[in-house]
Amino acid sequence: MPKIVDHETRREEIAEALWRVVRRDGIRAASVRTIAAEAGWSAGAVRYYFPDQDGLLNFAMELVTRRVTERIDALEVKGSVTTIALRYLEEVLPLDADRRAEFDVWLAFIAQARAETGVSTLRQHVDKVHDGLRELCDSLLRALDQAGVLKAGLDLRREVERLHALIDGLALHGAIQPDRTGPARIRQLLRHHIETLLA
Amino acid sequence: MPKIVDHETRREEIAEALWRVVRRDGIRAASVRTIAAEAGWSAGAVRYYFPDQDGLLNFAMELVTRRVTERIDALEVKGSVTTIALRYLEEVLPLDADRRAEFDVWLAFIAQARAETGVSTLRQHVDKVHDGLRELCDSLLRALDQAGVLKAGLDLRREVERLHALIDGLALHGAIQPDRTGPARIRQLLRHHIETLLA
DNA sequence: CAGACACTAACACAGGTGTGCTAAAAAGAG
DNA sequence: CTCTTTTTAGCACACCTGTGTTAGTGTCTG
Repeated sequence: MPKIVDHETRREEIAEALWRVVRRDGIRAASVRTIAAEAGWSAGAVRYYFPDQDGLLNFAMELVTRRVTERIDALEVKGSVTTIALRYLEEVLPLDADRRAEFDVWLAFIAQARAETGVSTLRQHVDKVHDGLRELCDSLLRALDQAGVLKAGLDLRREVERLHALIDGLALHGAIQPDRTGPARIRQLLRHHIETLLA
Repeated sequence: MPKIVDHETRREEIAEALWRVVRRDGIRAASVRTIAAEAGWSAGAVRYYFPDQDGLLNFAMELVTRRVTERIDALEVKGSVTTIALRYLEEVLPLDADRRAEFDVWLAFIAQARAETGVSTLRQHVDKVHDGLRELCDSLLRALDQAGVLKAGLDLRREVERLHALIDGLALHGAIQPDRTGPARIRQLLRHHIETLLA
């Protein structure tokens, strides 16, 4: 009988409007009304899908990471272990306009999450994602190790953390100075780092 | 004749109150009134030293980097070139509560600066600081090179950027997961990275 | 003390904030 | 078409926002 709308889709549309607002004017400007205007709906419409603002913020944040995760899960790379590893890691880095936007928003969320003391949903989520990326680094290095292409005598745990830090640093630099630290340069630096780990 | 107050000192006190608010409740909560309350003064007093909010924000941001710069300039390290290099780089990393607080606030400013389109003061400042840190990495690696302790055949430009990215990545990780990525671990990872560059 | 400065208190303004509520419009299956 | 369910627009509320302004009180120094 009733009009059926996919709630999930609507929520994602609204969350993406939130992204645009955050990216254009900062998280301080992300009010229910500005987001509604950005999405092209009334404020009431937004509040139909998100009763309160915190829910919206959390959802929008989780959507960022969901998008990244989906891209990674959908990856089917052929080639050497090294090629595969690089390809996976590139998916996390701001190598095109979309991913740069993602990272900008993600950065804003991290900063906001830092502020919320105690058991904050935002904070827990940042933690989870952070762990997730480390696990990705871990499994990739492990794959390289099992393929026998790694240098002998490497402290793998340490290399995982070093790689992880480098990834996040590169992403940050790609966001701060996209001109200097462009996609090509990022790729180059990442590849070079991996190569220093190879035998 | 008059009561003389060092304006600079007062402005710094207020800026530090801004830091605490940003760190505790996020940049969204950093209003003139909340900052005044945090500083223990009336809103009028704050506005006596900062006619508008943007000025306060900019000043507070520049104060963060000024503190870091002052610490670095004041450094007098003895020891090997390597020791000196490590010691300098550590000054930028969130290795104690104070520096962790600094970095949290700095992160919030970076995220905010990302949003401000066009010629934003915040953005210019982030750029400047970013360049400054790269130059520090550059001069430290150059010093190592001239001391002849570096591996032969290194692409110095590349290594500067890699080190720079690693530094920022480590700082980020120290902020996100201070338990896992504590001071000792950060130092260890940094030292290890430098060691991979040595002959 | 005198006088220049530091600061407070209080108000005003126009506008934005999250949230709660209500009346109406839309929409599709029977 | 009808009727039930969604979906929407819009108003209301109390409060916070940055920025002005004004008048008055402290407070220290020469």
